Amino acid sequence: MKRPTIADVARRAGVSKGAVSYALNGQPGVSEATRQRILTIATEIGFSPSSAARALSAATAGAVGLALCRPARTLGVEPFFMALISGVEAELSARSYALTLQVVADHDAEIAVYRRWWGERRVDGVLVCDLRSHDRRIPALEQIQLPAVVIGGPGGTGELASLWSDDAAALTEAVEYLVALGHRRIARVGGLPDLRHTEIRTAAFTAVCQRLGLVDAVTVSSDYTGEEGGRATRRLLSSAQRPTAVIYDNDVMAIAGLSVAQEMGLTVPADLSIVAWDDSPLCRLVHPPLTALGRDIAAYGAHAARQLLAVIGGDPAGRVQDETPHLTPRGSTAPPRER
Amino acid sequence: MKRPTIADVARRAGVSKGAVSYALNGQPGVSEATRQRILTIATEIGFSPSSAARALSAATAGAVGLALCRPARTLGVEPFFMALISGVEAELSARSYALTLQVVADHDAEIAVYRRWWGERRVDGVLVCDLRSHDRRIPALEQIQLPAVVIGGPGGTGELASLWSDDAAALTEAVEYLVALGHRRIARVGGLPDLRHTEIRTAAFTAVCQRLGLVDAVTVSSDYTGEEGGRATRRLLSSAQRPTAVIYDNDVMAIAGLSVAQEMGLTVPADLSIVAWDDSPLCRLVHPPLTALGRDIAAYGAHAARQLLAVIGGDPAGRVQDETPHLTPRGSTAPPRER
DNA sequence: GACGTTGACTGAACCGGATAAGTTGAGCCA
DNA sequence: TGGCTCAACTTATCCGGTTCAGTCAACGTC
Repeated sequence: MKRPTIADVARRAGVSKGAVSYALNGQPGVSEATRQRILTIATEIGFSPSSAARALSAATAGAVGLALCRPARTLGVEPFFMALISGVEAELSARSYALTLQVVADHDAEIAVYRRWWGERRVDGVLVCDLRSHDRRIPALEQIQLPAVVIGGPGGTGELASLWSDDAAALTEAVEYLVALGHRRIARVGGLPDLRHTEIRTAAFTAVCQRLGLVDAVTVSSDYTGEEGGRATRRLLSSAQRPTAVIYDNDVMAIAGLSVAQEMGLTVPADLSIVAWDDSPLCRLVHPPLTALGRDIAAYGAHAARQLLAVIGGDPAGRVQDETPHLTPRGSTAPPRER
Repeated sequence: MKRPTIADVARRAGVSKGAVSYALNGQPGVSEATRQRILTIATEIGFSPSSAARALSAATAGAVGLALCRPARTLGVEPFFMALISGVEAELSARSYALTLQVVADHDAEIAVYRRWWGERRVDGVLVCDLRSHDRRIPALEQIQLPAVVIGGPGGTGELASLWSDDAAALTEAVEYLVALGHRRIARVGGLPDLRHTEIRTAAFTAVCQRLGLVDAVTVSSDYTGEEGGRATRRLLSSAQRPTAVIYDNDVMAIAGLSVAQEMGLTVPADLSIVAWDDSPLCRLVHPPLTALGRDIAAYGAHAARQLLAVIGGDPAGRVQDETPHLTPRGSTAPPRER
């Protein structure tokens, strides 16, 4: 089946290609009657303009890129990315932009992809995830001048636009809540230590624990996988002065931690309180349901997409703050049992 | 920063655009010496051909589309899609194809997206997920003649290429295993009933139970969410003749089922054996770890991508069978306790 | 030495849109 | 009635590749 082109529409309408182009793009230069006639014909024969031809002459790709740099194994398990993607996508498709996805092995590969996308004019801009402490991608993107929005921060995003949420405030709220319940020995199982937001959360945890006089406050580094989260929990719960509450940097590790606790004969929340980060449906899946620090991740993605389209449109790169994650108390937190 | 075009390379090399094109694409028509010189210059100035220009003249987009038609809420939670995507992506990027993703609300919207992609020449082909019983997308795709590979079946895929796995055999294996352990009352919590593979599994379940003389075998329909999976489990376990084993159509429902069982005071696996479908890391997260019917989903995705590229390349549409899911026994299954 | 052959390359057309620049014809006014 | 303006188009050019039809020099051949 032959795909209709603008010339087909023009022929049927008895006008030139130019007139059709003006009509379809709402430009002046055609009478209202002709415009309507052209629009009708276009719909009739199912014409949609070739994205390639349009990209070639308009010098815009009509697409946005997202490179995911995590091993497939953690990528799949965390609901975070899929939620983010669906939010991004909702915003983009509402504005007729496509989303181009690529999974990369490391930052070098990711930078190479950005360079290629830029050279091929395949995307008009990119969303950058999982900001690291001294992230090589930032100067690279600045150098190739590819419009970008960094999802992460604050700080470390150079001259690029960024969208961040106040993880420090959220973590502080969680610790204060646990202390209010009576907890004094609180531990934290953190995510990958070189991620910027892990750094921020760790600093906030240390600060609030110091302020509240919690001396045993300890952060154990992990990698977001259930295996590591479980191992870290086992180590924490085996120590002489075991914590009465643990905060996990994601939902998957929190669930693994819950299982380890139950396996070791501890009752949650009586013997151990658990707080998860990233309030996904997984948290409501287990028994007891997990108290969690959550936010609307799809909205976060949509917000980032909106911001990126603005940057592509020529707006100055801003550092925008998204909603702060909030605590949803559920069955996994309670005052510690007297000992 | 100005992006280099083929004309820039040509000027530097002192040849025509045509010569550069021949050199870069490995076509005859240039001497080996000139080819090398051109290649060197191209790398030097960081030239990559504009995907739009190439698409326009070669009439190929260099991209493959994937439309996801599930509510964001189940999309995120199930590890299945992300694993599938990363497998697809690995195969595609190895062959320099891009993946274009779109989240759609329903099949009408999905068909509209296919039409648009086709009209815009934005993709060279598509992967179709979540095959339904009488799937409107199949005739629609046949009509617009967009190269496609349907992930699902067997059956119901019309003239389109498809990739399927023998879910019936896998389910039969699971039931036989449970019966061998001594179970006689086995229930199943199925996924969305109008999905083709749910239908296939339900038929297989009924057949094997009948063959083995299990009279109480019952399938409860669900929707893959933890909420529904938990509710279904609660109903099953509250019945007078409660089952001693339950097979779940995905990992998320199985975990929810496990929690419900524990909440109701039942011990897994002594009082209740649990088998999950889709062996993701989630299954090893909980305690006891779940016995699961699993397979390499990323490999499945890669296989589908490979097949789609072949179809795009002009190969006849075939119906290819992928690996059959296999049972991995873990702590959630055991002989039923004597009562 | 006239003639075909071949390799190495050039020039120009083409893909399907966007758009600047030119061309009508109608309407208005002096 | 000639000159002017403006709306409503058409024509031509461009975007950056691919590709087909030439061109031309070098070579071999009878």
